[in-house]
Amino acid sequence: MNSPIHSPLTNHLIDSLPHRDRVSVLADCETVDLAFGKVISEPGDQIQHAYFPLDSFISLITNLSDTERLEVAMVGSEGMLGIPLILGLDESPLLALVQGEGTALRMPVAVFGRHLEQSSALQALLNRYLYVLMHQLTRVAACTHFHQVEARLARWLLMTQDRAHSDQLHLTHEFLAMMLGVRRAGITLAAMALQSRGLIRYHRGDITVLDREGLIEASCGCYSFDRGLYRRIITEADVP
Amino acid sequence: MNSPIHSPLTNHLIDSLPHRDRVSVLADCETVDLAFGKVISEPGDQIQHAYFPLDSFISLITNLSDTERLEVAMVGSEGMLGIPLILGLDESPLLALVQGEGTALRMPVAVFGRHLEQSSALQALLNRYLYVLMHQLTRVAACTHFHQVEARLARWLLMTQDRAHSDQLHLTHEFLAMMLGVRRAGITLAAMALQSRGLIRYHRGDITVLDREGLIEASCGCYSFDRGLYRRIITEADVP
DNA sequence: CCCCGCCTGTACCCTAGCGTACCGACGGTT
DNA sequence: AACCGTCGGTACGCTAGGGTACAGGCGGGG
Repeated sequence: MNSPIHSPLTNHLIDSLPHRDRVSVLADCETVDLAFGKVISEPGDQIQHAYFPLDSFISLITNLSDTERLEVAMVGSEGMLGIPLILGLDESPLLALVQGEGTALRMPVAVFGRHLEQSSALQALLNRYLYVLMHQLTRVAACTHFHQVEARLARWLLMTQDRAHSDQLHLTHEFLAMMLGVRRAGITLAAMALQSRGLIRYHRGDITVLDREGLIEASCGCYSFDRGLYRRIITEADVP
Repeated sequence: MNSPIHSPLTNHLIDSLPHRDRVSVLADCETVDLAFGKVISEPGDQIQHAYFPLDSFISLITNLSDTERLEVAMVGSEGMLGIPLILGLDESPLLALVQGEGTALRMPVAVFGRHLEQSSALQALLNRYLYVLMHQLTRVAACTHFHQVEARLARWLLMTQDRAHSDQLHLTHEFLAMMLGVRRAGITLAAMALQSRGLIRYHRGDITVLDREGLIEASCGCYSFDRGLYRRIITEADVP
């Protein structure tokens, strides 16, 4: 059913570590399956594990009230879940919801803390990741405010496609509406517009990305911004 | 002209350090005057100093385009400017604009880095501050999206009042419009609504807060949320 | 004392998106 | 084969806020 573009089953952060540190980290990770819809943590929860998604991915969602929800970040194989741990805190500020089922590596908080102390490479890398996330958060605030639903939807689909490592996604309009903080009917219109332009095809919760380049054009610049930022700060980093 | 509520001329972060560390940090700080409107750094700039505002305060602004600007954070005596430095990076992601003139302590990047290495208390404290900021950023994204201009304006005035240590503020509608990412005319309406309820008084750029409690009620919960978060994570922290 | 520039009030039409609701259609289950 | 729950298309009135433009008033500088 899935048509993986490339699903290397690695986590890019861990993969970027120097050999010695990577081996050490991997030795203390366990692999877990994350089922779609699973809530890994809720606001205020004590964080139990640091997660490094492989082919799963996770949405981070603010929940001001029942009607005021907004996805503010997405974590896939390019990232890590459990940012506060990098800062020495173990309180989850956001709702972490598994949005793409699959596997992830994880590590208990205490073990993670030890690795963080012992590996300056890990620390430097995660600091950089944190910087990227912060910068992206500021961008999300502005993007959500200024850009239209159709462009935001396009952006969101692209982000999801990257993390799903597939051009087939399973997403109802209802779900998308929650992520973007808009009406379900608003998604329907935006999705129809994208479909009529031949950029996507969808049918009862199955969305297929047909024209990636076109989607990028239909999206606001924020998608490209995010990617560029990640590449510049993480991928091209000369981590010692 | 100013009617300071209490302007202790200290920075709360530095003030929270253990005696030994505080003395050490203060010894390496210089005091500078920040003039209203001064741009301390622009996106992409290399950061030169870490700033700890005393009675000045600074707006952090995203600048997607000429028409798409939004203030995403505010730094006064409760905080620090130069977050990336905490993460070992020296790139400024945002426009830092002096919004309330006054004084600040500052320290060159290299010196700051040394202190950060040497003082685990400083590191822990700034990590906590960073956590607060991140959490607030997620809140800003949702608040900006869901809440109305009037409530957001009320929130913004309260935040400014706190950092100005005064109930008299100097702000044109034009400026407020830029901060909140809305039309100038939108601010005029919202401000008139607040004034007609007796919460503020304003006249050609001079805004006086008359009823703080009332303003809090008129604002969205986000103001109280921010304060509570700061208190919980920073003020009540048992930093070693 | 006058002028001019800045700040604000206001007005007009326009659009995006909200809230809500209803209905049809698809498809898995029994 | 019938059923029913899920998903998506559509519609209607409504509101917040955008874009723009103009006019009036305050107040500092000449």
